[in-house]
Amino acid sequence: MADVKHFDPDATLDTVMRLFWRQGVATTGVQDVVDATGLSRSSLYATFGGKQELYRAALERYVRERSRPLLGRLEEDDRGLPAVGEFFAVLIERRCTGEFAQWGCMVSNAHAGTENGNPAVRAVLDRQHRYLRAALHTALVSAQRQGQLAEGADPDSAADVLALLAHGVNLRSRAGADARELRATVTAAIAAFRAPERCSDG
Amino acid sequence: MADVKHFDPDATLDTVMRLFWRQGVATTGVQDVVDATGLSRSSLYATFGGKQELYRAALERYVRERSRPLLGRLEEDDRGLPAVGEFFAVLIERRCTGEFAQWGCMVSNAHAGTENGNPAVRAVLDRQHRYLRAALHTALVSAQRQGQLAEGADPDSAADVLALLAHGVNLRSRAGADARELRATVTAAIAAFRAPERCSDG
DNA sequence: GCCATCTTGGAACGTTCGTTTCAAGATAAT
DNA sequence: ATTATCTTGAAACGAACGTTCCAAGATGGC
Repeated sequence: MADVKHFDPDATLDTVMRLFWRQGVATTGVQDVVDATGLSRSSLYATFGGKQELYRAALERYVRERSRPLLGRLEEDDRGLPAVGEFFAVLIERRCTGEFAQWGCMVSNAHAGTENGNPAVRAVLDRQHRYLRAALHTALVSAQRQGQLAEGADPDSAADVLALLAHGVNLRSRAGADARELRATVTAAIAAFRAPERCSDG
Repeated sequence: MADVKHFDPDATLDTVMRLFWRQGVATTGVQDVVDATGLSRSSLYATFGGKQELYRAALERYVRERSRPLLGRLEEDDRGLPAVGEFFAVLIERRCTGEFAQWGCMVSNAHAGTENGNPAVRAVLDRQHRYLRAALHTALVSAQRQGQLAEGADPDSAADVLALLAHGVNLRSRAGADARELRATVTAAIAAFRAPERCSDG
């Protein structure tokens, strides 16, 4: 009956996601998208709608493909504080080295731009922040159950603190912050919630 | 000999600063600046140069007029942890209520945009981050001297942690985060570095 | 009052913006 | 093979972009 698309929308959306992630939505033109994907404007608009909807789709793909898997690993790692430590270690590695070095986090970046004025976008940001807190909370409850947490520390507050800290890591990494400094900082933050060592022969 | 400017460059720069602070540089056109200041393009370009230089001047004004005074107060407050607590309390108040509610921090915002690609801008960001850490460090050394800090905590690491936390507060506040939640979070963060209470009769 | 000098308003520059339109091309069911 | 339907490339849209230019206006030293 009808023609089918001559391209893979999923692969295209991945390309677009990287474009918006690195450059931001305001400084990325539709022409940039055309150049990067090799598609025509017609196909782009027919498939995704306008630029704003394209950005939203790209942001949601970022959350689904980049953020959630990392948080899922954290949630399912029941070692307690070591799980939190590894989460931040992987985060910093990704933010500071390799293909995505100094790109920051697409979600954190969206907080600072005007794109957060869009209710649909802000909803994604809020949802993702809640999920980040929840994953940290799960790991911290694990930590508490294993006696790793200091007496005064409660998993709820600690999760809130570490969630904000993650945003800080994302921001500073985009401006080229040193990975070792960031690692030392998050290590200190985690240590602040750690129970004092028991005597090994106690 | 010659004509003088028919406007106050300083007041103008303040208006421009607010424009870039709220909307970001990428989504603010020269026409917006013209409308907000009431100046003509000629005067604008003759006084400040192009848009990029205007942004840099506005950013530097923000740092000088908005950030530094707050950090200066922190540096000179020698009460220790209460000084840190008040710093964050004022920060959150400014970020969440009044004229500048949900504007975030112009410096934090600049981290996430493409403006941080400009070396001059990035230098401002790095310098400001160092100053933020230094001010927190000073207050934390005060705290340690007064025995407010936990045994394991050192002022250097704690300052790094709280500096990143401040970025997190700035980001989340721009997306409309609840002030009480933010207050509770920073309170918990500060508490994590606090020494356990001594018995009052000890 | 004159004049050199700077400022100002406004028009205009060419470019890029996001979006729309449409004829030509491709597809799959008949 | 025909046909209805969707996709695609390319051109074009008006609006907005950052920047430049210049005549007209304003200023202060002489």
